[in-house]
Amino acid sequence: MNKRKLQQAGHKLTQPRSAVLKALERTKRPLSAKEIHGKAPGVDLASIYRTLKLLSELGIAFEETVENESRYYLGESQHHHITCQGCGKTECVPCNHKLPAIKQFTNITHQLALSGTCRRCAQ
Amino acid sequence: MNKRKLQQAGHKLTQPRSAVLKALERTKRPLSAKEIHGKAPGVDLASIYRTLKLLSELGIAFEETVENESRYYLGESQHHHITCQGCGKTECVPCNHKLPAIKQFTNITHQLALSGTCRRCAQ
DNA sequence: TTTAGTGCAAAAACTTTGCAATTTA
DNA sequence: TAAATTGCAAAGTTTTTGCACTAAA
Repeated sequence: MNKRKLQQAGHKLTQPRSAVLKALERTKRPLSAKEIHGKAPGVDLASIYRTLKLLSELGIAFEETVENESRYYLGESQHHHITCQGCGKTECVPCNHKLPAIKQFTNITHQLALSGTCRRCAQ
Repeated sequence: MNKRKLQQAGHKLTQPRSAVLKALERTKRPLSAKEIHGKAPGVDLASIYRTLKLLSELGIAFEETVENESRYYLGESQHHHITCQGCGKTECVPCNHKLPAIKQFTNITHQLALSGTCRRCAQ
């Protein structure tokens, strides 16, 4: 449970943090800070940014960037999303691709941004 | 030649555009708009943004996003870069990974952001 | 000469920060 | 109650836009 993870890491479970988690748990596509703000009434946008940063650091949420905007999603493990350029529809993509071997670096993290045209928009 | 590509696509080869191309041709790591601005004296930042957008649309430059900032690089074909979290050093990574198969989308483009720790910083 | 492109200045959009007040544990 | 966290307001960054002027073809 994500709330428990927060507390086990020594952080307080506050109302704003609960609201952000709830918003992320109820969606199946990554949300921007602004979108979460819309779904968490009464919570300040600054607190949302602070919470998202914390959740990312704890590995509870993952971040992806689309058009100079960060979006966040929860997950046991990292996965990706593809966004339709036409209608904005998003779909999950498993993170089963093979990364190229990189010799000189350790501790590698990655972020994959995918976009394309969905069937409906392709017509 | 990139200048020729611009003209063949019906665009004028202006001094600001030449300066942006020159900056990108002389670097081996992706540059942000601000960095290009520093390397293109007398060119307005707005023109740099407009030029980068144009070059991307024409497939002359590619864009990658690192920490909510877009960086651009030239290339015959898309490739990627890994950035050291410690010192910021960047290295090219070939785009030879296998993307997961995505059925419902066509015309797929992708952007891979990699970061890690280089040997020197790992010590 | 004509139209595309530029510089300038202003604004838009996203994100961060300082600090007093509040809330959690 | 003490320390972490919040809201508010202000500011920092990156990127975009309108418009009169300039320069490429």
